[in-house]
Amino acid sequence: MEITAVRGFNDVLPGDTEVWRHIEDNAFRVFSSYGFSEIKVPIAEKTELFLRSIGATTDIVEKEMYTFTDRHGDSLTLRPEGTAPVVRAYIEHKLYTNPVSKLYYSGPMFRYERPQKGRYRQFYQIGAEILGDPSPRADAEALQMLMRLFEEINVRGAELNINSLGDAHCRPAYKERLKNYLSGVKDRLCDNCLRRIDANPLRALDCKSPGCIEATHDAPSIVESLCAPCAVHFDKVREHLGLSGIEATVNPRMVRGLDYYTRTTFEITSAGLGSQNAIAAGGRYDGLVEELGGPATPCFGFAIGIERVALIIKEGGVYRKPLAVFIALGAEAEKKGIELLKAWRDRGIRIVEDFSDGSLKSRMKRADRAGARYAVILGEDELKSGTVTVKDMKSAGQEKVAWDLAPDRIAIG
RNA sequence: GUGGGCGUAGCUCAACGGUUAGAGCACCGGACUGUGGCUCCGGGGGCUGGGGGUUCAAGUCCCCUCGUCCACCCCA
Repeated sequence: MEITAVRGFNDVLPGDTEVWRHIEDNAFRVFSSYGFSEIKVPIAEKTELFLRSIGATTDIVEKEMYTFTDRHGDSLTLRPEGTAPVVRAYIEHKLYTNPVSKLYYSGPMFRYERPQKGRYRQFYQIGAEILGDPSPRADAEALQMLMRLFEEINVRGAELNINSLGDAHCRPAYKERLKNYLSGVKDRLCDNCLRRIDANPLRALDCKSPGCIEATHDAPSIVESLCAPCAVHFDKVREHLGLSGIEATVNPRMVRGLDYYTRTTFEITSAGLGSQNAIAAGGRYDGLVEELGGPATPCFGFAIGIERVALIIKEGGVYRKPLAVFIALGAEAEKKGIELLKAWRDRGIRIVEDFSDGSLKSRMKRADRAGARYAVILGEDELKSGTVTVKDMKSAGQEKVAWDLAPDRIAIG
């Protein structure tokens, strides 16, 4: 049996890599314009980091982590998400001595799940984190930045859903109220939600089972149970989104899968992706830095799923410089070609040489199949006159061009 | 972890249990000795995912296994 890639770990091939590059380049450019800097963090961390940040009873920690013991006996985990490593680095390098840190990253994450459309075991996220800014305006601006990115790379039909999960003051009380409510409608809940009543009651609001949707219809709403500071914060976020011209739907039933979120949470979905329709999500995590041993630091962050965005914008097409194929006829032309190609590439021309030695006909055919916009031929005639024949494969017109003028001719798409 | 669909050429797919498993596209060559796309002709390509079973005979039926896709769970 030939060796194949690991289940859920995919190759990204030419054709797709251009789309990925396009997404990343634009994200970096847009984030940079909002004052973000790149940070690179390892893909493996001590397991404890994720246990303490994501939450010990979340699905991610309970059944989705790639955890292993290294040769030294330490328990390591391939990062299932990017925020915890960034926060760890933030504390470790005492970046909190800056008033505010705006960081972005891009790279693979790992979760042991059954693969399906838009969901893989190794998947890529572009994330951004604002550390040290408590302002609701930071939340709104980050969302504005994200929507701007999606607009610029032609992600159509992106819908923003927002919610507030409250904070350490108001969430526990709300949880209790919700527990009581759920206990009262026990007989109508699915098995899963029955377990959730104690473990994670908020999740029941998110359940897709018809019975649960029905049963939780009149459940107490989190946004109506926020304490005054949280309510003010949420109002400000919405106000500033409005001022930015961004439409957001308040969805009090939207719950996140990570424990560290406080106050604002959001999710951006796009139709046409099947059931894995979230293309970006995130929120505020005001308690995490302190939880991990740093000073109290309010933060806001999000992550974008690159595969999912790529699935959406794929058909758009991405610009590439026109390709030229160089065909040398005879030994002398081949020698001269080395010098010419070097000079042309110095000037940024995208050109490849056809090293085959078939008939010119077959080599022209190869150039065409390679997707060449131009065929550049150097034969005996051209060698004598110091020219090359540049044939435009689209219009079929051709002309002899002096060697040093060829790049100008070829550069025109 | 649960459920369902699908595994035949590089790709998309045919083949009633019955000759040597085919087609289109792609690839290579020729018709056309320095000019691609269109057309025509020819060529290379397959342990029919793997293993076991039923049968005179299995790509086809049965069992197991692996892979893959979609959905659930959950999430980017």
